[in-house]
Amino acid sequence: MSKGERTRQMIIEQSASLFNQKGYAGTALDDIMTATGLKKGGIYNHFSSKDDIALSAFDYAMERLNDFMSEAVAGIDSPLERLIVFIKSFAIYHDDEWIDGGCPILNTAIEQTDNKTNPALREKALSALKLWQHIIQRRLEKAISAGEARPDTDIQAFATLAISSLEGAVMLSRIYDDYSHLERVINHLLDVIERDIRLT
Amino acid sequence: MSKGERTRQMIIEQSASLFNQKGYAGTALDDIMTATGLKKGGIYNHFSSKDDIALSAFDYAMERLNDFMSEAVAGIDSPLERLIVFIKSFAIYHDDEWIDGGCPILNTAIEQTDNKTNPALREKALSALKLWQHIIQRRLEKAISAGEARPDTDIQAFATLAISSLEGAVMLSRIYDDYSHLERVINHLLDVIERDIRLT
DNA sequence: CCTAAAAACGACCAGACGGTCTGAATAATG
DNA sequence: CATTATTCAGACCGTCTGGTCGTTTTTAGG
Repeated sequence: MSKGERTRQMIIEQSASLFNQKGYAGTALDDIMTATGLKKGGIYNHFSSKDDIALSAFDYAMERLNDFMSEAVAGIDSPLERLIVFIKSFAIYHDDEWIDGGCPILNTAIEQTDNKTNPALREKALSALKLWQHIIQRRLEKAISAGEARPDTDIQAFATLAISSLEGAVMLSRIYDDYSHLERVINHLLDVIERDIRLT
Repeated sequence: MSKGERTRQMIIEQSASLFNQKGYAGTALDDIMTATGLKKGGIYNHFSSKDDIALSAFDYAMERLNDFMSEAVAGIDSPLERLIVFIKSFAIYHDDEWIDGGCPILNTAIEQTDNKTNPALREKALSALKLWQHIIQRRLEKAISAGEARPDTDIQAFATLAISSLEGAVMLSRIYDDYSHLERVINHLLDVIERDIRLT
């Protein structure tokens, strides 16, 4: 990795943290300059605009999140078990807080619901949510095929419930500064799986 | 209501909508000027700062939300029924969208998790969430006392689940522009009440 | 209709904003 | 070690930011 590539990566990492804590509108180039120790020239040598940085930073955050989730379920064969670990990982992930400011998807989605400000970022957040919905649904489908889950499981409903409640719980936990909210929601989701979904 | 009071109220209403759509940092005084048709002098005659406007706007949004919820449960005696209507009201409330941009509590909480930017707003969002938690828990307690709900109901867990999933679902519904997400979550919560909470 | 008070205007301010660009420092290459 | 390409500094720009204030307009009461 060349010098330039390393600085670029460093800018992305620092910016990702800043954007996630203070939001896109709330983060000034000055903040990024301070965090990176670079001046404007140094930053704009790697990016064309603040937008450009934000987009790359979001991609980086997603990549990192996906890596974390993939690692968590690595080596697990059972689809239902993979789903369970996926849900549980939420707590660990936000406890680890390698990135401050809660879930980047939620934060971005909320700030960019007004599609006029930054449509590209909004689109990215939407794609990320769709991906998750897709992952959960696919695992449930596989679980049904494998005979682990009830065939009449309402796949869409569970995916929506899981994402909604997990994201909402992250918000609650962060503003309360009390992660028991997230734990309670995770426990409920696991209960739902055991009671309504798992085929025994 | 005097002219001044009417203008002040108008500023609050317009600003509440703007802040909820574009966020605190994302809304400029210029936006408020355009929306109200006033110039700076006219606005600053009623408020001392942008912060001041935001605080009043949030209070207004909460007042309006609480009024809506109170009206929805008016005349209902059964505590459990009140809880059910409260949850159902979420869908109607966000369908009505008298205010654009989703739930003001969620939006504010997310933007102000970084407690350095605007602690007062953050505090207001936290209080609003605590109030909701309190309302749900109190209704469950009363339902238990009235013999409508199981005495072993985990009150805290349900309150957390309800707020988390409802807020999360509002976010999902808005970014997807598809309110079936919110409906699915509401249905799930009603299911939980019927299956795990109601005493038959 | 007159007048005092309230309300609104709009010019003005200092500083912060995102972004550009030239020249210097540094790194990679032969 | 010399040359060239990359990387970065930092001054600079126009615009937008939240906020002030003296002046004018509008309102309301007698």
